[in-house]
Parts: sequence; structure tokens; C-alpha cells
Amino acid sequence: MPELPEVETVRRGLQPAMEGRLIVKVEQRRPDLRFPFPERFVERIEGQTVTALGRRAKYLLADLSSGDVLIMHLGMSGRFTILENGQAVQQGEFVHQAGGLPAHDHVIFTMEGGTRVIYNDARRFGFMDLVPRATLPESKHMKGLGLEPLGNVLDGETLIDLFAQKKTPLKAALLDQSLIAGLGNIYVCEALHRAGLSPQRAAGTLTRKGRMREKADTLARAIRDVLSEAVEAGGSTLRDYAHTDGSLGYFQHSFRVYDREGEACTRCGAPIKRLVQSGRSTFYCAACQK
DNA sequence: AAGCGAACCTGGCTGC
DNA sequence: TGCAGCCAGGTTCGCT
Repeated sequence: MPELPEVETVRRGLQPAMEGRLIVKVEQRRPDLRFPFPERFVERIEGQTVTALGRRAKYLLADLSSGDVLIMHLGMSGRFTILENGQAVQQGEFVHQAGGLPAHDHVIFTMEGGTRVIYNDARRFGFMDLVPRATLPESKHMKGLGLEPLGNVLDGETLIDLFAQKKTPLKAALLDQSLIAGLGNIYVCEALHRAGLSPQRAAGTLTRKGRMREKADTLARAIRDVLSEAVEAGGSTLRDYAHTDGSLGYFQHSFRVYDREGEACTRCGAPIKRLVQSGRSTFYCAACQK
């Protein structure tokens, strides 16, 4: 479900409920999600204040007054719901009923004042961890992460260097979190279409020679554009709703290729095709993505 | 060492 | 209507 823009949207939705607020109670309703919860998970969080709620790639990072950082990953199906006085603040697909928790509510944070922040994850591919702030950069989840695509360092030159000599398809290289951290299946498809590059082209063919040099710049810009537009679209739904469920907001209506097999390419009119690369669906236009 | 495919888990949709 | 089969936005593991 959530790629970088969705995680950023969730972060912004959770911020008013959590940042600067005391967590008075934590309910951990099972021993593990994708991985076991860390030792003393509940005790290390209860009584702490969230001093900042940040994001790195697809990870949410809650700084606690204790000096720990609560690392949260949403996996494929993770969502957050904010409940105030038993009423969901957000627009959501499911409703929390009085008496009886919905299935898959795994962690419930009760904030000072009674607001509840509920983590729900049907597939349990998400996880949470706690590490001391000082060790965060070297922690197992942060250590291998590549560059942040919305930072100021992603340009054509950087892509060329990152992908040099790689025979793996561009699609796979862009999904590799150790190179660029935050892209997922949807936005890789979208960025490649915008750049007019085939998902099957070897990543190492992005070079400094001739038109491929320009293509590298175009791809870098496409990545930044598609992510920032999606963040913007998610942000627009925040105006009226907490919108913390990790759903795609309104940007899904802007997909040019993702899940549009058979539809006409917005650039050349040829039918969008679907293929499977390393077990994932790729949507692309075979006519204008070279 | 890089580059695949499979595995993790549940739910929703499609087609017979 | 029922049910098997396929698909899903992520990451990690293990095998070539």
C-alpha cells in the first residue's frame, strides 16, 4: 500500500495527534507483526512524549522524550486511525464500532486527553521497533537505505553513478531501497512512463553519452515530480480529514500507466501493457517507453 | 556478487 | 451462491 507519498501523508495526518503529546497508554495486542515487537515495547513508550514525528523513506520515526526512536513501517496493508471520543476523525473504509475492536487492530496508543491512535494491519507485513536515537543511523532498518528522492541530491548525474554497470532492469534498480529509498511499484511505473524509458532496459545503460545523459536527467526529474505531486494530492485531502489510513488519496486518479492495462497511453495512444518483473506487475507503454 | 524467485499473511475480486 | 485461483502499494531470505 504505502510508498513514500502515502507514508508522508500518514505522517502529516498523525502529527497533530502525536507531536508534542504524552502517550499515556499503549496496548500491544499480539507479540509480533512481521517481526516480534522489541523487548519491553509497552513500558518503553508509556509515559513518554513524542517530541517529533519524522519520516525516512517509507519509515515513520517518532522521537520519544526518553531518547528512544519508535520506528514504524506500514508494510503493504498498515493504516492508522485517529479516534477522538470514540469517533473516527478520518475518512475511512471501516468504522470502529462501540464495543468490540475491529479485526487487525494490533497497537493502540492512547494520548493525553484521550485521543487514540490505532495501528491496523491485516497482512502484518508492517512492523515496529525501538532504538536509541544515537544509534538510529546505524540501526538495521536505516543502515542500508539509499538516498531520499525528495532531497536535493537526486539528479541525472547521481542516477548514472548509482546504476553504473548494473545489468538489472531499470524497474528493479528503482525499486532497490539501498539505491533510492522510498519508491515502490506504482511510482516506479509512473516515473518510467513520464521519462519515456522502458522498465526492461538495463539500468547501466543510463550513461553520460549522448541522449542517455538527457534521459537520466529526465528520469530524475520524473521521480521527483511524481512523488511531490502525489504528496501534494495526499496533502490536499488532509484539509478536512486526518486521512491517516495510508490510502492513495486522490492521486490514484492521476496514474498514467499503473493498473491501466489496455487503456490508451496518454502520450502516444498505444495500449498500456502489463508484464511481470521479479514477481511484480509492471505497467508501461511499449510504443513510447524505450 | 548480483539477480532472481519464493516466502511472509489476509482479503478482495474474478470467473467458473 | 460457492469456491478456487489470482492479485495486492513491501521487504527479506535463500538459491543460482
